Amino acid sequence: METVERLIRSTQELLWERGYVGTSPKAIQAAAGAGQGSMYHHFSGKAELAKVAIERSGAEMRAAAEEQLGGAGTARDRITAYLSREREVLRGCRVGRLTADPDVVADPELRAPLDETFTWLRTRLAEVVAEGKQANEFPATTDPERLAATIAAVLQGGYVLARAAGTPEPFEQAVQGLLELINA
Amino acid sequence: METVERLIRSTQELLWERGYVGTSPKAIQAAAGAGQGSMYHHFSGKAELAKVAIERSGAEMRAAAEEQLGGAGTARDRITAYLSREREVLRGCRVGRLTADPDVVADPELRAPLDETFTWLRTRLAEVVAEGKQANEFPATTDPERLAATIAAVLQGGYVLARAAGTPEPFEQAVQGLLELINA
DNA sequence: GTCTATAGCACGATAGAC
DNA sequence: GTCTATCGTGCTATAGAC
Repeated sequence: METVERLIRSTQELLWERGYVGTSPKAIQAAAGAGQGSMYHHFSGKAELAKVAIERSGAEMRAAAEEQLGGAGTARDRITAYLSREREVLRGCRVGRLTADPDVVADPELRAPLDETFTWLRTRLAEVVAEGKQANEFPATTDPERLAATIAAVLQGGYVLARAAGTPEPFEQAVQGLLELINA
Repeated sequence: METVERLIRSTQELLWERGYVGTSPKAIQAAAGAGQGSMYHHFSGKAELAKVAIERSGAEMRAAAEEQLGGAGTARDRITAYLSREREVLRGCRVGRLTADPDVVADPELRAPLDETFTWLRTRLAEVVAEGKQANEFPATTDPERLAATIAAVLQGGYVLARAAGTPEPFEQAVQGLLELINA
């Protein structure tokens, strides 16, 4: 694999684990097996490399969601499949995690990929809910955008509860609780 | 106010804003108006001060939740009041925020107050749901612990979505979506 | 109980050789 | 395109005077 690719992937991993403030260029270089000069030859610095890595992680997250949301079955089936998909719960969400980082949220260049990813997710979920509403799978009173936000929030909040508890259990409970509300 | 108290409160504020990794003893001292020697006289270091500050924030969060959950009205009223309470959405949750910090999650001393706070919250919410179930406010099929986890997750995830978007709107939507599911 | 001085190290970045 | 050397700064913590 080329150096640039190794740098980007190492940055993705480190941002996931340690966040932006907690990730140093030195650590990135060590993980990528690249030298100081090499990194600064390909990227202007930590911020630019982080931007590319976050965009990549956002794209991967969207693709993973589309696997269930754009799959076969009813709207409810697809949402259930999306909620039930296996996840590395205790690692948390590679994109959502970065919203805790003040330097990411403060920099429009770094926040943009977060915004794009979650806006896409909420929009896509709302589309599926709207389809299900049309097919009478959901009550006529259902507001697709609100329910979409609720679904996305349960996953993101589930990660928070699980990491606080040190076990995936609260995540699973939160998802099950939502499924019971939706499929009631 | 005494120096110790100013140190603790300043640490609470900085942990909320910048997290554990992003908060330096120097910044704490500046915010508290205390010198280097003063801080190290009262606390063994950053970790001990953070532990005290996180415990304090957890206690405050529990007290704030109990204001609605232990208030007047039906179980549903109290849960609705808790979900609808005003929050500084774009600041996020002072406790939940710290689950993103690897150094906090990795240190049992620092993770303990997170675990205690969210375990208390989920337990307390489950109690209220169970009450409501007894009073036929919730279906007999409702699992109180699961619904409690879902409620807590919607709030924590709502913060994530809002910070990614740069506006409180997704938080409000997620909460409204949950209220519509519960009060359907 | 609070001060200043200093330690030893990592940070993010640049320079210039090869 | 990658290397090593170096810059100036800030980190967490300790020492010892007052």
